[in-house]
Amino acid sequence: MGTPKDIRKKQRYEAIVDAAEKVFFSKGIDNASMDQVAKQAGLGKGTLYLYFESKNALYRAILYRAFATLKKQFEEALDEENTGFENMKTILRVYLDFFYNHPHYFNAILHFQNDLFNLDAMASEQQIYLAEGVAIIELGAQLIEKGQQDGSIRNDLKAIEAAYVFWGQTMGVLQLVQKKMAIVTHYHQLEADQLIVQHFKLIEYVLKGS
Amino acid sequence: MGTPKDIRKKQRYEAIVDAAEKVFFSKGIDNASMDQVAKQAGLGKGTLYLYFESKNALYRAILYRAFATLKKQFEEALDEENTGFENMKTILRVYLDFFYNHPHYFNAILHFQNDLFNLDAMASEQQIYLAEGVAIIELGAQLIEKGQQDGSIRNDLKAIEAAYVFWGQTMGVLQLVQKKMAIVTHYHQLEADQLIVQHFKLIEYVLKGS
DNA sequence: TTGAGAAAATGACTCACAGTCATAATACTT
DNA sequence: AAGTATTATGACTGTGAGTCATTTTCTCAA
Repeated sequence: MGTPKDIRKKQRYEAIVDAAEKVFFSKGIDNASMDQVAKQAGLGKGTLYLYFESKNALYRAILYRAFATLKKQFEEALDEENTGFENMKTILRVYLDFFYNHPHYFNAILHFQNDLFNLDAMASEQQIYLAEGVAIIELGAQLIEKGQQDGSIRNDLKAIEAAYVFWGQTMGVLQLVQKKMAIVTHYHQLEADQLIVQHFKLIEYVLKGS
Repeated sequence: MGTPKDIRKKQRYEAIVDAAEKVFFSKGIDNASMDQVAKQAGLGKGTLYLYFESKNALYRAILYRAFATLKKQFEEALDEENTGFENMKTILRVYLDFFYNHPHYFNAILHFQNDLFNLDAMASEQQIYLAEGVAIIELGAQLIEKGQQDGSIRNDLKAIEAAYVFWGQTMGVLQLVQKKMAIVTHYHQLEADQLIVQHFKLIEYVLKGS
């Protein structure tokens, strides 16, 4: 219960995550080793395993930061005064900023999206990052509902369902842009921005309805 | 130049890919080893490396089959007589069938979508699978154009751009369904089909325009 | 048919890395 | 200051990708 001890523990925990971000982000998680993280953190490898049960668990800590950062930016950008539709436009814009300004965090979310590393065998304390992700979806759903009430968004959408669909669609398009733009550009004369803008236009179009 | 020799070579190549599908699909690529593939194929490990330069290269051969299968099913399902819009609906349905009937191939495409393993250092003979993927996008673009000509699809979309966006969106939604449905169902009362149906409805809505 | 040279196949080996654990260092308590 | 608990360590183990010296199989000219 010694608070100072807990503080030291928390600090070391965060320091390890800091080191992991440096290493994973610079070489990619697959090419980065725990030895490198340990060295970066100035610790022995064994120590890492006192704080994280596996390399994936360490990665999940980064994922948590990614979701938390995104959620915070959403919350900061929202304006209660605005219509639901306007706020939806806002979070789309914020999301795009996040994509450009925190590419590594965005990448972490992408990587998570493609993995099944959330076998329900995972202890519940290790699922905090999930709650952050779900909170983002729910935020979107709330905005859609609000927009339906104030008349700025069509009424025939189930809010939570639509929020998931938009999330999935947007992740898909941004994934395409992030990972495959070289191919797209090679085979057709298209720029990343064109695809992104088009996608956002379509979502706005769908939100408004006829 | 000995044709019989080439045939034997091709057969062995395909046999290795068959073995790799069995092993990779049953354990997941990350948990499958080249030794296991070799054993499944009844060959020594070294032999695999005469046919494929790496585990990833072997995986790309599977990816090629995945794209080729999908493309074939698209082509079989299309009906020249129909409007562009009807044919777009058709390929969306075919795609969904593919998702359900060839989950492993679908998964391979997903995995590809999330990886950068297409460093442009890749020899061009190893890029055939890419051409298959691009062909699918172009097929979609053609249908959109046709629909614009016959009036069944709105005119203010750039066909190729829209094809990429729809592809990205659809991959994103299906990825969400395939990888994260357990979470979605846990936090909200939603079924995979609801999300998929909603997504397809939205695409159709967007294609038609106001 | 044979045997020499080419082509294909092999599996023991190397190297890199995740995760473990017996031991060492440090911190806390009285 | 001694004893106990906590935290840290890095040598070690196991696994798997990829290599390569050696062996086996094929080819074809004589």
